[in-house]
Amino acid sequence: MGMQKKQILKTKKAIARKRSQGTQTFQAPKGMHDIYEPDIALFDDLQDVVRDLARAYGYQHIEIPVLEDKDLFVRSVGLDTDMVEKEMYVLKTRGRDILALRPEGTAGVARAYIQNGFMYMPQPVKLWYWGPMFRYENPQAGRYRQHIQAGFEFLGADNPIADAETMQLAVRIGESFGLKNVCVYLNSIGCSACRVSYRKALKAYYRTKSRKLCSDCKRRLHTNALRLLDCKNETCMMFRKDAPETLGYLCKDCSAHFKKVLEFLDEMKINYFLDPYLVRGLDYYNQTVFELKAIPSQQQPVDGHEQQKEPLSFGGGGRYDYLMKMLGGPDTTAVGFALGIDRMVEIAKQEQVKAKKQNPRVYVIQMGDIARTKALQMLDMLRAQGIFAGFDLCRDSIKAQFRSADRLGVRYALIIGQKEVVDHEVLIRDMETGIQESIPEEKMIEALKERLRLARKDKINHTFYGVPS
RNA sequence: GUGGCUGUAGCUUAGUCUGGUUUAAAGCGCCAGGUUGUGGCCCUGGAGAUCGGCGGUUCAAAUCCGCUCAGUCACCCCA
Repeated sequence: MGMQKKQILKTKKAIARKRSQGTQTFQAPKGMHDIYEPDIALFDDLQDVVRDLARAYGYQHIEIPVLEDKDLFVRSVGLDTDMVEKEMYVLKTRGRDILALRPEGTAGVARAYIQNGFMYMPQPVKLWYWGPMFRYENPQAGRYRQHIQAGFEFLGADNPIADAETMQLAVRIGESFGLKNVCVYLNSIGCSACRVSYRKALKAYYRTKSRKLCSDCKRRLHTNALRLLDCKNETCMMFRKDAPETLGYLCKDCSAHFKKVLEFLDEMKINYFLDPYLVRGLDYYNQTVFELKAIPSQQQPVDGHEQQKEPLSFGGGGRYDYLMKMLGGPDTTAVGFALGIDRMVEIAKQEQVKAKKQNPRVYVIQMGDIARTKALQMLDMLRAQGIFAGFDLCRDSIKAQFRSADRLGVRYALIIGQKEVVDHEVLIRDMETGIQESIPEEKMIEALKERLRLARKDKINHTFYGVPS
């Protein structure tokens, strides 16, 4: 009977499944991923650039916890920002602390500044960090639940040149990494006083249009008026053209500060664009706010008035003179920014930026057990001499070892077998010409260094004075 | 959180509409052999896939249906 057969079949299936239960497979959580070769090479390069330039600009490295008190972010970033309202990973510990995975780095650095008494150090204090940030949101191009940010905080400086210096650093990092057409989009949102009058004007303007606004914007008009400027709805964007600009509502001090910033930027020949509608999402910002973009090759940069498929910004920041006080610390002015490392790598890939690959220049090939032991010693010697050598001591087949050497593109292979061990010699093979030479063991380093020097000179000549084809 | 599209070896894909000659195919990559002390080219062979997962329909499911997970794009927002 069919039913019986079916039952048997199903039982069999169930058994087979049960057997394989032990080998359950896992995948990385949504929006989180592994980074490995070849991409990791670009991350490493960028980290080198960040570390070097941070030092050159006088920043000190700081490592801060990935978890912080949830309220630290609520107080600093703002209760009704999306970042804390719906994108935070919050967890309770056994001791009923409520912690959050950091969605950004500035709050933690500010906390560290206060907790560790950095205000008693010579001011200003410049700190940089690098590490993962977490936001519970839907993944999309250039946005992940776990992503790496590098941040720079310039604490205890109110001079407008600090703003300019900060932007210069940001641009230089982008350029040094290999990004093309790096530019700064900036604006000033003023101090708390300016913002009150601006918001009033903005609300007044939009209230006259409120019937034609999209439903989201109708709500924003009451909840977060500044966000009206970000709407992508067509009619809303039309209204934006004539909307009041923040710059028109700056008080005397803020206006003077911003003017100075622009002057410094001009002086430093920083490529910048004023974006009158740039208002950043985090509550702690005041006065100068900016974002960093790399304009794709043929596309021309435009200011905030014109609509165009804007590239994602790979960094953003600004002044946050109120934050320290908001967190219970001393009144401390500050500027800073964060870089979206994953986004920068993404752009670099699109722009065909090549990682600085570090391949070995020689390869040690061994055959037989005695030679294997000898090779282990030789490799130790080569490393002590700073010669980067490839090898695979686990392999018996010389053919396979030569293949690996070839794949790595090494110029020289050091070959050692039974005969060489006995005669205290090594074979040096030029992988390009195929010429092999027997060298006494004690002369190996010297012979190798000489060859590598010549090979390098060869290469340099080729690149700089090579015959044009 | 909402909606569109996608999911087949490590990678890129064919097969899915029209269920059964599919014991799921190819290229790249990987491993081994051809050359037992020598790489690239060539030739031969091998390993590698619970056809994202679970359930349903059917005599029969990679193929049809439901749910789910993940990826991707858009909204929201941001680095």
